Amino acid sequence: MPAANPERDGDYLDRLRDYYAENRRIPSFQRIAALMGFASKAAASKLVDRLAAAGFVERTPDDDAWVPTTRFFERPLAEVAVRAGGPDMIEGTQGELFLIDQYLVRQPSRTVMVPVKGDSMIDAGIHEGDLVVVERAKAAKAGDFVVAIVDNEFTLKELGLEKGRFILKPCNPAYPVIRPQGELEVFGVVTGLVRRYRD
Amino acid sequence: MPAANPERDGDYLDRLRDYYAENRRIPSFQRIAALMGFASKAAASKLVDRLAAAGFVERTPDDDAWVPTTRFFERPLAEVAVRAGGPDMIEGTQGELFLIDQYLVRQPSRTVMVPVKGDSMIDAGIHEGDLVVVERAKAAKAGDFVVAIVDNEFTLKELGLEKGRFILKPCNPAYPVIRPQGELEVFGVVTGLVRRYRD
DNA sequence: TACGATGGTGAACGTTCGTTCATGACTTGC
DNA sequence: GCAAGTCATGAACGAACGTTCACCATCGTA
Repeated sequence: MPAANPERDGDYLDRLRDYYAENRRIPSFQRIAALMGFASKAAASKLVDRLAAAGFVERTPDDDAWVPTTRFFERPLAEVAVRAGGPDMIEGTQGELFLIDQYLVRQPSRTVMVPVKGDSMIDAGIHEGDLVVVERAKAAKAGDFVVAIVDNEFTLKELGLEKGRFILKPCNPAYPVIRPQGELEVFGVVTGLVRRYRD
Repeated sequence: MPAANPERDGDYLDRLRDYYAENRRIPSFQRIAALMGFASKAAASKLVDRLAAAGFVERTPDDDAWVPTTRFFERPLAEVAVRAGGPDMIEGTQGELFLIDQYLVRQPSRTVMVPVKGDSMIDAGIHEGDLVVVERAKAAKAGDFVVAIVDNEFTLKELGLEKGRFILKPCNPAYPVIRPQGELEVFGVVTGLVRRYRD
């Protein structure tokens, strides 16, 4: 009965976002229908198909359910005039607490956060006090930043290859290259970095 | 055939976390059973009940499904020096747990993630492609890294003070200091940084 | 005015879901 | 060695789910 409006899906999306903020979950078609005022589940199904085509939701890898994409969480920037070509930004929603974590961590069970000591990686933009995201038991290749175990201590270095042997290269000319005799024990590969600026 | 182990649920939880990292969803009991090697859904149901009692998952407000709690996303923080015996000691026993998002974001409603363009802050260890955590509407003082609006574009610079006026200092000698005429429009203050290393 | 595209209806269908309960294997303490 | 508690099994059941299809209303364009 209402006048057809091509922008109506935007309103539906907003309501779905609100629901997600509360329940952290895309609900069933039945509940979507109730949310939007549809009388049939089929309408909800079609709506979700449209939202999927627009890139707001997607199927899980196992094709079990709908989950939101990153675009689902994007918010328009009202107060600031951003012209075309301007920087896109990702704004955290109210209760959205898990975005950064998901951005950085692929395999939680193998992931450890390791605080950085010293300035031996300063040229790679890794400072003292930073936390590096380390994925253990991951195949390391030359060029990766790795956490190695040298003299029973963690060492963060760049993995290099020299005459067929692995070496540990600091990213600071003030430090020497480490050429381990015997087997090099790699604890894990650095897959991310987190830094907090103090107040 | 397996010996009963009171800590087995920890292993189950790890597998569930890995699944969630991939699918962003707590799966059905059926799939949990497949994941864990259970032969019956009832076992999965009981496992989830145990995890809920331990505070790792909870029901949605609508009581429709299981969703992870914040504790579900806690990551181990490695101890600094690891002694002989190996890095296995890090897991579980020592090392505190913490949340990356909580570590970086204080006020979600005012916090924005902004991708970094260019290399004008390279000497501060801020690289192109990094994401900076920006807290809007925060009082900026000299020495802070700020996102300012210059010519309708976002610019990431260090806030400086020169003759009682605010200036924007790049952290790269190849770039000039910006001395804005009139009011300097500060979008927000950089409170954190996130970097992901590609595979 | 006619037509195709879009968006919602309503009923039917088979599948998957969570729950329940009786049963059994195993561990731990008395 | 026995009881209590824990953890998984396996089958059964009804409820909720997603899908499909024919149908109708509305809108924009030809």
